[in-house]
Amino acid sequence: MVGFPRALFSGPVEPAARALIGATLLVDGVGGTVVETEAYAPDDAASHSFRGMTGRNAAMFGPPGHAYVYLCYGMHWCLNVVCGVEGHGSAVLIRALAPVQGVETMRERRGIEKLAILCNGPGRLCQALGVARSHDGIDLAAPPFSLVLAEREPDLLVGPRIGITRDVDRPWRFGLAGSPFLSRRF
DNA sequence: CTATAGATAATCT
DNA sequence: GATTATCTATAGG
Repeated sequence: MVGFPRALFSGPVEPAARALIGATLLVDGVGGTVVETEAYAPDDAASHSFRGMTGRNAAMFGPPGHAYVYLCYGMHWCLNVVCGVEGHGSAVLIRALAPVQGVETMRERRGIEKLAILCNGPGRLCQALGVARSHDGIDLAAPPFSLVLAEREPDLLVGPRIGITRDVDRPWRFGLAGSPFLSRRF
């Protein structure tokens, strides 16, 4: 497997969310292995794109393979990978990473020592990787980003998504089986 | 271990 | 004015 998986992100969002488990995500050389994702689609009441395009979610309707970054609860940035055809409005939320590269940098940004809680949540991983508004809408195939899929699909956990109030029962949360870096147990 | 509240501000109605 | 794809600290079993 060589090159950025543009074709994968141009297709349906659920397979893309599954394929991202085990991928390596770096920002300026800092990051690790993706161990938890969630899928969001335009016909999905829990999705930001459900009610059409607004100022905040414009990147979600942009080209696939780009980032959609937004602030939630007034203090946490969250990182998504835009999927589907441009203008469609689907994305994969990156919920947790296993820290691999630049661990000391991540520790400094987070202000903690414990590896297990460095990147195990969407807000936490953005703080650890330094992701914020400036990354909204940019291409994940180009610097400062680096995204490489796993060679083989690992064993996956599947469950309902976290922190939403509508379409609560869709089994669109995916995790790496046995990982100690998940944001919550399945 | 689980449960709960409070922080905090952009975005949308 | 209400809502929110969260995190942390603290209290209780």
